[in-house]
Amino acid sequence: MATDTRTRILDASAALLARQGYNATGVKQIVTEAKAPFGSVYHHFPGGKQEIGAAAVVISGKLYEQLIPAVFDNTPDLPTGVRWFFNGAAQHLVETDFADACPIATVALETASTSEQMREACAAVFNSWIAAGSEMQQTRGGLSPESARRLTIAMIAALEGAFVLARAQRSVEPLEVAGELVAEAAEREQSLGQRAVSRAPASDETSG
Amino acid sequence: MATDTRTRILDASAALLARQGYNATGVKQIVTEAKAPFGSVYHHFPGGKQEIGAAAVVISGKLYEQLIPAVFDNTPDLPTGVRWFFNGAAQHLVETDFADACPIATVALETASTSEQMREACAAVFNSWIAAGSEMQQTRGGLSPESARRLTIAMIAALEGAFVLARAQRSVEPLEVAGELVAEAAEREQSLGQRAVSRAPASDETSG
DNA sequence: TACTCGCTAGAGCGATCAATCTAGCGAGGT
DNA sequence: ACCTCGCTAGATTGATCGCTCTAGCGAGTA
Repeated sequence: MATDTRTRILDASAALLARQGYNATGVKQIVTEAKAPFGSVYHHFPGGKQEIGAAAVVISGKLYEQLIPAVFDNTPDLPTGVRWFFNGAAQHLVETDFADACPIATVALETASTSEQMREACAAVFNSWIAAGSEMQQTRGGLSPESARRLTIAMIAALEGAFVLARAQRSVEPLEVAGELVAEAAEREQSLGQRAVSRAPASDETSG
Repeated sequence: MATDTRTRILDASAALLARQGYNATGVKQIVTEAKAPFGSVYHHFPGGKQEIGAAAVVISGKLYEQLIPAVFDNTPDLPTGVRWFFNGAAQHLVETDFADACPIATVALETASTSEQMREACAAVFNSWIAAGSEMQQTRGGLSPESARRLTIAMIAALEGAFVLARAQRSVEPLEVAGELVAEAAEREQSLGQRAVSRAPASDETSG
């Protein structure tokens, strides 16, 4: 029934890193939150705090990656999905009193220049999000792989930056503005993609 | 000749907070870097680390705010200015080995939920950037106050988020993609604004 | 010469940090 | 019954944290 010690440590770490960042989260705090014995930490994670952090970041990344299909699979088109995505983020931010935004952004900035292990873990998460978003936009939006990748990167960047502004200002305005910017870009990309598809459903480019 | 102790403390703090964030920067490290006597810290800043951090954030904010006119005043039009801005950020990021991005973003995320004093200082900086960018886009791009504010917020958000991705991935691709997204939005906004201006240079809206 | 006071100077406080250490529990194998 | 070993358990280490404390320097005033 109860999850094992290792899982509890990682779950607690993921939650604490998301809310406090890396440097503000202590190993003692993690084991207290996880109701885990302190001595078990360095048995399961001989690499210490960095190994815990890297593993926790990956777990958070996989969890949040599921939000992409969860939102966009129930959406009429790409731009609407983008708007739902940003609106949902804004709503969650308000509900958590502007505490829960991106689970790894703070950690990514803190550790980008100080821990190669942590930096790589964060980069891997971002890459998985980009891959998942790109595939979604290709299959559901009819975008080319290049367009899908660029629009996904832009969407994630706009979301991350809007989180920074929103948490500092305690306002969802940045999320609304950034979301609309990306949604309008998605409208143009999708109309271009669908036009190309409907014009030449299964042929190479041969028009002049 | 030599700047006074208080100024040296703030300059050193601004540099350290930009590169390491708030929690990773110690007061001892600040006075060492500033070549300042430790005892002077709590004479000049009785509020302790938070007061130093808040003042340093504001100083960094004013310094970086000057980049907006410095770039956009020498640019042919708004979209070109946006591209120069993001390209310059990307170049600086590469030159500093992906260490120097936004001077306050890391601090903003770290302290948003733990120190009201720090959060307000960061929010004030972001607001001053938004005000400066909005005014620039109104005067140079012919945008309405509302459009200028929204485009500025979007630009800052895209830049901040692209920094997060770029530092984690050690790649300027996010800056290129996000910059292009904002530049294209600026193209549409400027063409709309200029069309409106040339159509009705000094009259109220009376068209149907 | 006395006195004030803004500032320098750094020793030292208690608390907390990440990490190491030894000790022992307890299920599975023989 | 006995042993093994994955795991629990927490005391302890040395370093560092933000901060407080007293002492004294040195320019300005009387």
